[in-house]
Amino acid sequence: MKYYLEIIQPIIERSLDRLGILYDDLKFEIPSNPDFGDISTNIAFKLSKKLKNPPKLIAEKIVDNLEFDLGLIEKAKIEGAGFINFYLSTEFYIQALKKLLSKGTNIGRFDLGYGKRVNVEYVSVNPTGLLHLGHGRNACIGDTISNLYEWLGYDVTREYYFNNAGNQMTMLANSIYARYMQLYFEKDYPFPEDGYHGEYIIEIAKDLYDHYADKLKDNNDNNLNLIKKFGENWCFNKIKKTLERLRIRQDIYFNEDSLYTDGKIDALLNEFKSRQLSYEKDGAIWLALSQLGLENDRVIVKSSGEPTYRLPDIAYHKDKFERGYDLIIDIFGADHIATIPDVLAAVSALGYDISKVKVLIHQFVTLFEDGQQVKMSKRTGKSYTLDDLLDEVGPDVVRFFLIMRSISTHLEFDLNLAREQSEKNPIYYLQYAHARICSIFENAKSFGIILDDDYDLNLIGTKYEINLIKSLLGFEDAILSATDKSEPHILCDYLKTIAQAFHIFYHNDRIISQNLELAKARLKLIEMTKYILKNGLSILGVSAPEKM
RNA sequence: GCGCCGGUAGCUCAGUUGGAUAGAGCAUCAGCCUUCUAAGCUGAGGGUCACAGGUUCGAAUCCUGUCCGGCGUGCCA
Repeated sequence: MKYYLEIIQPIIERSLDRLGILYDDLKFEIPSNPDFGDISTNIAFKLSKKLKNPPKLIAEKIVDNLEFDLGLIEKAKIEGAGFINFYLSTEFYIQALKKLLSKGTNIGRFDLGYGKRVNVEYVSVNPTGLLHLGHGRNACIGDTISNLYEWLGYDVTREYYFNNAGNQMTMLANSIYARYMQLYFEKDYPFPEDGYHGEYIIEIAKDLYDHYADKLKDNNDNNLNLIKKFGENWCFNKIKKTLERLRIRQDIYFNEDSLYTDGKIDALLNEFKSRQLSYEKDGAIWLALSQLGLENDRVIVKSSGEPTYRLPDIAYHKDKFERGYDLIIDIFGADHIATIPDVLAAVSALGYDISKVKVLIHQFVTLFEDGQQVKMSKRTGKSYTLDDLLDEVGPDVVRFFLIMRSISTHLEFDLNLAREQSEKNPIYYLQYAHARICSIFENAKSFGIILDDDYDLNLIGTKYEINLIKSLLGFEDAILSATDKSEPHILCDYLKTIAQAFHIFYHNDRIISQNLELAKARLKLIEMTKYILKNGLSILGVSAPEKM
């Protein structure tokens, strides 16, 4: 858009100034229908009420006062009830392509972060099980958001928050112990009622036996603690391996327990108390959220003396603020939504600027196979894990599928489509465009065409070439918009349009031909296309193969 | 009950700071390989944008109400 705006906006503004018209919401858009020109403004509609004139009349006045360079703009025309549509010349697009080319392989990189620090927290699965598709969605969204901020020039910290204490870990230990007993000593040993039924527990029990044989047979605290630690490590190793396969590596693994050992929980409790934000009732400590505009007060320390999850959540966010981040992004699944207002209200009451916190909630993933829903729960036993999926379709397909829908929509994962190694699978459309371009460069080399600084872009001008340039010009907007709206799928959609523009151009205009000068100009065009595809895919964490 | 997210083509989904004839992929039907990768290209059919009101030059988009689906609403995390 900026390539258009830097040309068009001043022209309209000058005309309005000359007419003495005051305006405040001058906006432009690229019409979806190319018959309505290359760029358009609805300013005449906006001014209609204020000036008490029909839009068409205002548009006519504005157009009469336009002064522009006929080299870049062919014409300005009033269409519809008062849209002002600009039709741009080939020259405009060649100039714009030159600007893109000057950025080279850095296309899509920005300098907007000025070293500002962003913390993105994602995955954050407790080490009690394996990752399933919902976690995968969280992971891919978090990683892509992190990539986007990195490309904008921010200093990004990728963080994983976990809790390796409490009931759930005890239950993990008990579950493993029960399987261990059942497998090797006592077939009918009772399995805990709320235990983890997943098949992986059996695997852990087997590994446990390999390490300790019958040494852990006695049901005592010592042994169960050992089993707990063993189970935690086992799960964490698996989780990290799965993430690695997804090309995800996080910088900080933040253990909730450290908040206790570092005294941060106690300090927070004292702070609440001294600010009179907490009180005791029924033997528990309550946080007075109703004083902060929320509906209900909540317990932060149970009468048993144990904290509820809210307390460490608040302490954790406070800690992130104290580490000095300019932006704190949390990626949560829809099931976490309830705690967010509490945490934000509490942190805000402690004096932190919660406009620095961005909470992204993504909806769930359902897995479909042959039109049937596949269960993924770790409680019910049989489950389809993220690892299973990676085994079947590989990281590119997984990452793309989990990112290609808006985060606020329910994601239906079609296993049959993902398995499809054909044109039906949308990811191949993008990768194929990239591979095709690489192959053309190989051919150019064998034809002895050397791509140096001696080329003439003025040879470009077919409608397919222009159309491709138009899509190329949208790359930076797509990145900015995806980041701004926290919607990585915008980038997926964009890359599809650019791959399409390329495929159509490829089909209609031959690149390598007898006309060497033309070939060189076209190679420059597809070189830019290649950089954009590659950079775009790289932000999505998807590979850009040179051959397919 | 209340809160959040969603309801758009047969299916999966874009499009919501209000714009012109509501788009894509898949599926269906019909075409294009002696020339740079056919994992590609071209064309056709397919819609009461859940429903009902309202706001205005103009509504899939904003407001109100209703219906349907998911998630949440703990001294669980």
